[in-house]
Amino acid sequence: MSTRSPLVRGMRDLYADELASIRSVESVFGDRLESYGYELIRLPTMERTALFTRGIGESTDAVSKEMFTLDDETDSLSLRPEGTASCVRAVIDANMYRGNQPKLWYAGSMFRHERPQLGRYREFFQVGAEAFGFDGPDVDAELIRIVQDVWEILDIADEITLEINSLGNATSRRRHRNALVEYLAQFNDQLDEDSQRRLDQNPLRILDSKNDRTQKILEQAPSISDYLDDESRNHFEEFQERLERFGIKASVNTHLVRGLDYYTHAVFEWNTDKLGAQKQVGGGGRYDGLCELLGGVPCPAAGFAIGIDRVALLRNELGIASPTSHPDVYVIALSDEEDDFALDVAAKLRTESSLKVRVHQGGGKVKARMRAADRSGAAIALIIGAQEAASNHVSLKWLRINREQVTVPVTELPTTLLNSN
RNA sequence: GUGGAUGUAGCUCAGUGGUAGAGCCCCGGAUUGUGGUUCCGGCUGUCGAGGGUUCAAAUCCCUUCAUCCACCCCA
Repeated sequence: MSTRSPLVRGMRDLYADELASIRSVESVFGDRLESYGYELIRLPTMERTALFTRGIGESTDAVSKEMFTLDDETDSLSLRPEGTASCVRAVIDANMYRGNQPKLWYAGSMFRHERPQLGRYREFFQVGAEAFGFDGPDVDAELIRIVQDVWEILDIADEITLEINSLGNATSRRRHRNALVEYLAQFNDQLDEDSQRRLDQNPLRILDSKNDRTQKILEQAPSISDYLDDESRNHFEEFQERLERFGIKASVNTHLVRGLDYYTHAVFEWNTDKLGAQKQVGGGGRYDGLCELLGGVPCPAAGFAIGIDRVALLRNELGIASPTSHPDVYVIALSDEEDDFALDVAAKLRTESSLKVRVHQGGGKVKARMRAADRSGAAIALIIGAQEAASNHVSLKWLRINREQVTVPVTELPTTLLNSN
C-alpha cells in the first residue's frame, strides 16, 4: 500500500542548478528595478475571481479556461494567472495613487491550468513592474530600458528580440475594432474556427492567429496604424524615438495585440527562438483604463512581466552557469575528541567572515570525512586532529587547486582564508 | 482541452511471455591523520499504480497517474 503522493501536474520541485539559475535571474531584475527607484510589493497568490474576469478580460484564454478556481464560502477565488490585476487592486486599496506616482515591482508564482511542456508550467514565476500616474511614453521607454539592462547583465541580449506596437487610445482602438470587424465579417466562413468565435468576443486577437488562411485574409485588413488619432500617433512616435535614443532595437509588428484585454497605446513583447515552441519571455504595455475599470480613480499606468523561469531556461540552453550555493569551508574533526574545538573554530569563522562554513557530522572514518568534504563543494577543508587541537592550530587543505596543505594558528585563520583566493 | 512518445536501481538505460541486468553513483578495502585518480570487493528494485489474460507477465490487454514533445495559448 502506497502512501506516497505524486507531484501535481505542472508543479515542480526546484533545487540545485535550476533554482540557482532562477534565483539569479530574479535577483538581477530586483536589483536593477530598485536601481531605477521601483519599490517591492508583495502581493497575495489568491484573489477574487472577479478581479481577473473584470481586469484581464472574460474572453481571454488565461481567464476563461486556464484559471485554478475554487469556491470559498461566499466568493469564487482564483490563483493569480498574472500580476498586474493584483497590483492595480493593491494600489487602489491603499489609495497609493493620490498625490503620488508609485513605481512598484513584484515577483512570484503565477498559475495557469495549461498542459505543461518545455518552458511552460502550471506554476511559473514572473517578475513584473508597474508605474502608476504617468501618461507619457517616457515611462514606457524606461520600462523597456530596464529590461534591456537586465538582458545585458545576464548576457542574453543577443538572443532576445523586442517587438512593439500601439493599440492607440480608447477612441482609436474602438474605431479600428469596428473597421476590423466589418472587414472580417465578409470573410466569416473562411476564417478558422477560433477566429470566428473571436469575431464577436475579442476581434483584435484574430490578428495574431497562426492560421495561414486567416493570415492571408488579414493582409488586406484595416491596420491599427491607420486608425491612430494624433494623440495616439504622437505617443507611439515619441516612444519609438526614446527607444532609439537608448540604442534599443525594436521592430514594429502591427499584429501584436497581447493576450490580455487591458492594453492601450504601447504594447511590447520580448521573444527568443531558443526555447522550443515557447517564444515569449516577457511582455507588457500601457493600460490607461484599468485602474478605473477596477473601481479606482482614473490613473494612467504601464508595466511589464517577465517569465523568469523561461529566462533561466534560456540561459541554461546557452550554457551560462549561475553560482550555486555550496559551502566555502568544510570543517573536519578527525575524532570525537576534537569536536568541540572544531565547533568553536567554525563559530569563529562565521562571526568574523561571511564564509559559508559547514561542519562534518555523522562520524565515519577519515576517508569518509574527506570524501564528504569533497562532495560538499567546499573549496577548503579545515582539518582538526589531536595535534592541531592541542596547539590551537588548524590545518588547511585546498580541495580544488593544487596547493600545499598548511597549518596555521586559529587566530590567523580568518585572514588566511580571506586571502587564500 | 487535443495528439504523439515515454515510465525498469539514486542517475542513464538494456531486457518483447520462463530465475530482473549493465554502466555510472554509493559503501568497504588496498592507504589505521587526508578527498578527487587507480586496483579489488560489495549493496541497491512495490519493473509508475490498479485490474485482467496466462501454468507463468517488466513483457500481452484495460484503466489510471506522471513525465517529455507538439497543437492551442502564453510567461
